[in-house]
This record gives sequence, structure tokens and C-alpha cells, in this order.
Amino acid sequence: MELDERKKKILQAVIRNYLETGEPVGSRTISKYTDLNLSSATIRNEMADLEEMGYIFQPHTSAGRIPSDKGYRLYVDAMMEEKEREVVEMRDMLVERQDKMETLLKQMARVLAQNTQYATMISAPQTKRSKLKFIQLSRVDAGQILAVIVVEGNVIKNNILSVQEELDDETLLKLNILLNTYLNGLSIDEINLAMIAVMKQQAGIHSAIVSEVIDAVAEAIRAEEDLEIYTSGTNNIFRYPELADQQKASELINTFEEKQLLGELLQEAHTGSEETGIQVYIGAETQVQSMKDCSVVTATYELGGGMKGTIGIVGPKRMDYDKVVGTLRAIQTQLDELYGKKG
Amino acid sequence: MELDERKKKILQAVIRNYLETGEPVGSRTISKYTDLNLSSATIRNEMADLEEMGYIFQPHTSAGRIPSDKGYRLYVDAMMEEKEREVVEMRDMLVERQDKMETLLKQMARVLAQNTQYATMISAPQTKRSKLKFIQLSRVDAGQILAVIVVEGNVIKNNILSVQEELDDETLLKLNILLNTYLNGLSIDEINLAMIAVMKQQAGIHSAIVSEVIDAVAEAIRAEEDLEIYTSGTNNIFRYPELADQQKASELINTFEEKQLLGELLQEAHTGSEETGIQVYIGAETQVQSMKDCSVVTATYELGGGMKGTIGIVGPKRMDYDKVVGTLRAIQTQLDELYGKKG
DNA sequence: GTTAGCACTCCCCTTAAATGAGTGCTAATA
DNA sequence: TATTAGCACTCATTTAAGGGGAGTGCTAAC
Repeated sequence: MELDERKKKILQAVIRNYLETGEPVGSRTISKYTDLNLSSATIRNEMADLEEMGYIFQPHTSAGRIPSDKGYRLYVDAMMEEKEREVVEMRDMLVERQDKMETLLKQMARVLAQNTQYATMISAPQTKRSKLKFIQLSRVDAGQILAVIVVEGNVIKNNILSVQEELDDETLLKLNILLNTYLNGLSIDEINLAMIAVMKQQAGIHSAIVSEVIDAVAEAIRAEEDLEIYTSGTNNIFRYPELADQQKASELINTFEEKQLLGELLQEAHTGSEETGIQVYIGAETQVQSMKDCSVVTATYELGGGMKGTIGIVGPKRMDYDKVVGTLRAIQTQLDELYGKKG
Repeated sequence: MELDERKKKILQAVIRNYLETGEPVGSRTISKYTDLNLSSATIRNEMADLEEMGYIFQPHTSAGRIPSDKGYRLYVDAMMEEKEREVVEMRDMLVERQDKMETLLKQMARVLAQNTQYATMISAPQTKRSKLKFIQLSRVDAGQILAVIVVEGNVIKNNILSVQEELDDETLLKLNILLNTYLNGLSIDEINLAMIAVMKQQAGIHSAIVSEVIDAVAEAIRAEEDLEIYTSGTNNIFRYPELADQQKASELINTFEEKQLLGELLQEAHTGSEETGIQVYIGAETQVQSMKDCSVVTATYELGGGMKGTIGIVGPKRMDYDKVVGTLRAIQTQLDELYGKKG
């Protein structure tokens, strides 16, 4: 069977209506509220066809139709009309240029949740690909060395290293110079064993302890930074009856609190994200079990200096895709204007 | 009317039974399952008295009795028998001595939630009262100075300061010496304006820019550290029907996600906490609106070096106080053994 | 002071009936 | 041949009624 123009129009009308009301859509509704000028009987025939093709289905006999995942997918891919949408508070927020990354991200999540009425999450930019700017070792105590590492974008990491033997000031100074000389300008990903070996050799004249410190520093630099994730508006799921029953709500809330799975989800969205940087997962398309009845829309953002993170919005399958995608696109644009251009 | 021994026993029996079942307790139940050997009629008379005194009430005519807040309060203050209870995983966890405070706290919250089946929260230790151990300024870029501050317990703070004029190496070195000389060993609370003034004077020989940097450092040290709070098991609230309806659950979940209010709650519990360090808030005793139908039990913990934080457990009013208080006490003891003794 | 007995209350569950939205199918129509 | 009107049918949802049961308060007897 072919999906002709009329069927498309009817499918679109069904989906639009269902997105608004959340109620199964009947033939009479379509007949009345479209410009197709067809009787409900005709619509019924067409709807039966659409059901056979798998785009819509009935929750039970003698109920109206609701879109299937396949129907939503077609809608998102081909029928959606992005709503131009600007988040004004977001713009203000970004112009202020929070000095604390953490605060900025938390606020972004919150504003977005209030704006869309869905649950939101946001991952802090990853620093693995940004370049080292500055390394410094200092003695804090006898036996304790503080390593401070600054990467592009002024993200700072610290670590306290314990050493057996004490290092004298001179050695420490030399070590600092050595580390900066070799590692400066490299990204964390680029630091490899060969390089560490060369450094150790260079430092070999001093003592074995130096080697130990270098290892510890390399370790600290590469340390699995646990992807920070901020969420907001989790309780928005209660607005949508299809997600609000105890079983589902409980699982979703747990997912949002534990954050582990959110991290994987955002990670995947980030890497798998095509040219536009926006991705939509409908129902079972997500890997996350608790979100099988949800849709997830993600957007990759960039703060300049190679710092990329991902924003995610989680709502019911009947989420307002037009609005959500529009909003995310607007945020991308705003961020680009502020950070993107100057690289 | 007087609360004689027999009434106390009956009240205790009512509460114990209600904690277990969550169902209103009838006179017949008490008559059968206590060693008082009284008929249900007698119990009924006594229960009418207890109701008049405000310790119990009926959710509706011809239902059994359930404890009032006043009843719970009496129970917690005078009738509770703390259950000896050790959280074994906790012990293992503590012995491993996570190097990352964050990880340790997250795990503590999680284990506690699994153990008690309630929602848990934990505040990271505050550093305001711990002593400064080490300060260092370094030049990262022209115009950007990195300030690293280490306080007791090896908690590290950093801040990037922007300065107009460039500082030469020598000035920087002197500044470092100056800051360490004056501030080392002081707690953040103890740094005051007078002290800063003295430092500025001392540095006066150099230039006005130095004064600017000192101000920035003082600011950075005192910067409102936003109380980190980790939560776990929020979804446990769904185990208790009296908290699980949408309205209440949604508000509670929001409170747990936004964390702002939790912070205030833990803060208050911390400061107001008497000798044992454990506090119980029943129902309306909390300031937090969304927890009016909950009970909250908090415990102050200490990690040595003056680092104190607070653990909180949130559950229904019919929470198992004996178990919760016992568990928290056990954790306090374990932490004391590990950190407390050596100060 | 304690207890047995009894009428009464009120929640809760089950069942039955009424309602109404929506469908599929058939036959008539343009 | 495509469209439409008409109609019987389905099924979720709401409403009402009735029975059961747990538990109470009160009274009178022990």
C-alpha cells in the first residue's frame, strides 16, 4: 500500500492532535478539524489503512488511534515544523558568563526544564580533548605533593600525590619545567606511554622517585573524570499520565538520581550525533530501559576550546518535538554566537 | 488524666504495630498480641483515653487508631529501643578509605538507602572551620593567576583570578611567601579584614596590583562554597503509600533534586544538634514544606580535622526509628574509630 | 475495675447498569 | 470507483447499590 499525500495529511493530523490532547484521536475529530473536507467514514477507511501500515494503532477496540513509534519517527523525520523559539532567560544567563561552569550548567538545566515542562539533563564538557595549559607540582607536606593541572577553558584538576621519599625544592622545580616542556599544548588523549618513558629518561639523572612522581601525574591527568551531570525538572514526568504510574515513575526517578545511565546515554548521543548535533530517540530507540515509554531529544553544545557537552530532554513519546527541537537549536545558536566564533 | 504504666504499654504496642503494618491498629489486636491479658473492651477504654490525651487518633470513625505526631515524639524520646545494627558494607567502604571524598559520600548515601529502604542525603564536610595548610599563586597566562588553596583534610580549592597588570616572578614569589606566612594555620572563618589590611601594608612596597590580588585571594578563600549534597534512594518513597501520591511524591522529588532546601535542613540539624549528634524531626517539626508527612533523622559525622558533615534519612512518619537511629549511631562509631581518634 | 454483648458506623469491594465515544461494515449515492 | 450515511457493536468509564467486615462506643453484668 502506498502512503499517498492524503494519508500523510491524515497521519499528521492524528499526531498533532494526539500531541496536544494525549487522548486517542477519532475519525470524527479529523473530519471536522482539517481542511480535507472528508466525512468521518472516509477518514475511518484511511485510518484503517494507516493502522495496517503500522503508523498508528488503537489502544483497544472501539477507541481512537494513537501514533506508534514508527508514526512518531516519520513525523520527526519528515513532517515536523520546527518552532522558532528563543529562550530569553537563557540568553541573559549566557551573556552574564558565569565564571563557575557548574553554576552555569545547573541554571541551564533548570531554565530548560521550566521552559519545556520536561525533565532535563546536561553533561559538563569533557576535557579529554582540550589541551593542557599548565602543570604545577608543589610540596604541601613532607611526603605529599599537590599536582595542579589546568587545561584549556580554565578547567582545573588537582590531585594530591603521596611519595615515599622527600623531594627537594630543586628537583621539584626541575620536574615542573620538565612536565611543562613536554606536556604543554597536548590534549589528555595525546599523552602516551612513549612520551612518559622519554620524560623518565630525561629525569633519570635525579632519582628513582622522580619516575614515581611522573607516573602519578600521568595517572592523575588521565584519571577517569566522572562525567558530571546535572538534572532538573525530574518531577515534570508527573504531568504526563503515561509516565506517572508508580512503577515507571520510580524507575525513571532512579535513573535520574543515579546518573550513571544518563551519562552513557548522553555519551552515545554525543559521539553518534550527526551534522546538526541534534538527535531524537523515540521509545525503544533508547538503550535505557526505564525510558522505553519516553522520547529523548539531545543536543551537543560547544563552549569553545574544544569543550563539548550534551543537553538532553526527556518526556513522554507525545512530546512537543517541534518546540523541543526548536528550543535546543536556539540554544546551540546562542552558544555559538557567544563562544563558537572566537573558537 | 495521667499516663500510667499500662497506658504507656498500650501506646507502645499501638505504635510498634503501626510501624510494622501501616494499618490502623484495633483494640482486639492489642488484646491478643500483648502480655497484658486484658480484653479488647478494656483496651478500648484505654485507647479512648489515649486519644483524648492526643497520642493517637482515628483516621475515621470506626477505624483503629494510629499514632499522632505527639505519640511518635513520645515514642522516640522515651520508648525506643535502638537496634544494634551494623552496616557491613559501610565498614568495608570506610576501611578502603576512598581518596575521593565525593565518591565516598555518594557510596555512603547509596549503601544507607539500600540498607534502610528510605531516601538518604549526605552533606559534604564544610571547610570553613578547617585550617589553611597551603596557598599558592601561579601565573597561568598573562593576566591570569591561578590560586590554589589546600585546607586540612587535603580539601583543595582553586580559583582563577584575572589581573589587569602583569606580575613578575619575583613579586609572585614574595606574595606566596606573604600569604603563607600570614594565613597558614588559620581557619577560613578567622581571616578578617584587619589581617588583610596588614598584609596589604606589608606588600605595599611592591605595587597597587598586589593589593588587588590579595583581595581576590581573600575572596576566593571565603567564596560561598555551595554545600555539596548527595542523595540516594529518593524513589524509596514509593514504598510508602502515604507518601506515594502524585502531589506529595512530586514535591518531595523536587526537593531532593533541587537540594537547596536539603542544604538548609542539614545545616540546621548540624548546628542544632545536641550531644549525641542525632536528631529526629517528626512531621511538621521540619521546616521543609514537602516533608510535612515525613520524618527526618539526621546524624552529624566527623572525619577528623574538624571536618563535619551531616547525614539525613527521610521516610514516612511510621519509619523504623529504632533501626534508623541504630544504624546512624553505628556509622558514627565506625567513623570515629577510623578518623576520630587520630584527630 | 473488667468484661461480654450488641447496635452502629464507615470503608471497601463487588456487581450491575447506564453512558458515550468510536469503530467496522453494508448499502446507497455521485 | 470513491465517498458517504446509517447502524449494530465494542469496550472503557462512570455511577449506584448492596454486602461484608473491621472496629468502635455504650450498657449492663460480673
